[in-house]
Amino acid sequence: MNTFTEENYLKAIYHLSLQSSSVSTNQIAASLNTKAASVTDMLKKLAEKGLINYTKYQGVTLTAAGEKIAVSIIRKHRLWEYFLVEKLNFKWDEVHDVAEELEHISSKELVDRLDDFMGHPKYDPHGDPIPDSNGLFKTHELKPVATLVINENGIISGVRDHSTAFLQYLERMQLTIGKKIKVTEINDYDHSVILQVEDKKVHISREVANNLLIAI
Amino acid sequence: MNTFTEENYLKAIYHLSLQSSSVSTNQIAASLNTKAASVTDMLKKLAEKGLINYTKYQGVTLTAAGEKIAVSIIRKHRLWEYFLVEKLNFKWDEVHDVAEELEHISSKELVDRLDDFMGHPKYDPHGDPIPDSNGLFKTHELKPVATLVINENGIISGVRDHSTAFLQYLERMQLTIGKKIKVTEINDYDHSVILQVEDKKVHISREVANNLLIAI
DNA sequence: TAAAAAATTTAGATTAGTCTAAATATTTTA
DNA sequence: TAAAATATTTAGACTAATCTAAATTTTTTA
Repeated sequence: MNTFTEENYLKAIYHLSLQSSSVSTNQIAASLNTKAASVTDMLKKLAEKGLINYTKYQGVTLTAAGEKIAVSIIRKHRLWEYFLVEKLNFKWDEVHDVAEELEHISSKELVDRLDDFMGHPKYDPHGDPIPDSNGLFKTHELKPVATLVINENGIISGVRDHSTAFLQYLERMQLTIGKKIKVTEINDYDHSVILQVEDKKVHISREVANNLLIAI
Repeated sequence: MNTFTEENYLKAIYHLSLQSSSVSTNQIAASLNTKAASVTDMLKKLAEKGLINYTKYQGVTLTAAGEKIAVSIIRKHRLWEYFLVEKLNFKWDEVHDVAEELEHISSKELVDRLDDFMGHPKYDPHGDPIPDSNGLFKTHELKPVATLVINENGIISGVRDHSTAFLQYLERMQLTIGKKIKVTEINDYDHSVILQVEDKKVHISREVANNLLIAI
């Protein structure tokens, strides 16, 4: 078994790997709010355990074993988030911190039964895919609302920014997962966008349009 | 916030306090599978934090603050056990270890919503009372089956031994919480007891009769 | 392409929790 | 009630994870 800290490092490396193939010490330090020196120490330990490929000064990648652990933690995180929202009536902006704790509960039996209990959901409350008990999942293809042209429509299916502030903003604007939207106007000057959402018009900034994702 | 370890010490002290008013270093060491020297170190720390009353060589008691924490952990433990059995179909002998992990999830909001979700159960799968969100609970009065005389009956409402082995044995014998039993015979020689349970007779040893509890 | 800047690693400490072995206090018992 | 037995604490050490400051390597840039 691995410690919570090791699991958090693996998860951070996994997420960072989705952006750039190799992950740097400083990137990890920033994402975990810790210092580069601490990261170096942990990287040695994880390399020792065969969970990452690490060469001094050259950044890291996960090994198959490391990736498997990372994915299992992400599975737990997203399943718990789904549970919190669907069964316990938490809001989508309230679940992250609790799921950060729950994801470290070790019992695989527990997660698999929880998955059964909820009917094997495919996506979490933020639209992120939930790996199955074998670690398999399909990333559905998404693109920012900002890439749409006038009169194009789509279904809100994910967010690029998972911050509480952004989620609360979307909630307030009724821009939530599953909603059908249509671009009715794009402002040439500031690239802000006006959307038709159900029977309302919603005006969003370019920044919001970049962080709000629709299914392709 | 307190560490998992501190929480485990407080919980252990709480449980031991139910037997004897003051709890000794060795009792704690035994119950946590650790060494007396380690316990002494932790007792100093907990006393420092105002969670226990500790005088060298004199044993410890919980302060009101310490007891409050202990009870909140027990609440979480028992609610999770109930959830695991009632919602996820775990057996009553399978839930302890998972609940030992889940009880340290800190969110009070989570526990209270879980409690709502399950309809505020009063007892966990082993018949132990679940404290409410204010830490209040009533210990229902219980006595061992061994105290019954011939023709007395009662309802199985708890166990004194929570070990997997004992729980599995009871399960196999269909001696589970809520079952109505009647003593039909007591063996003078070994004090073993024959019970009428529904339409079956079950023969149990004195030891089992001592660890199986019925409501008074 | 050599100096400057940035990134990374190493060295040496610190804190939490644990341990063993030795010292001390309390309790038992003869 | 004094010796023996038992319980508890102290001293000193270890591991995991972290930090700061200094040293080293890599990258950038002029």
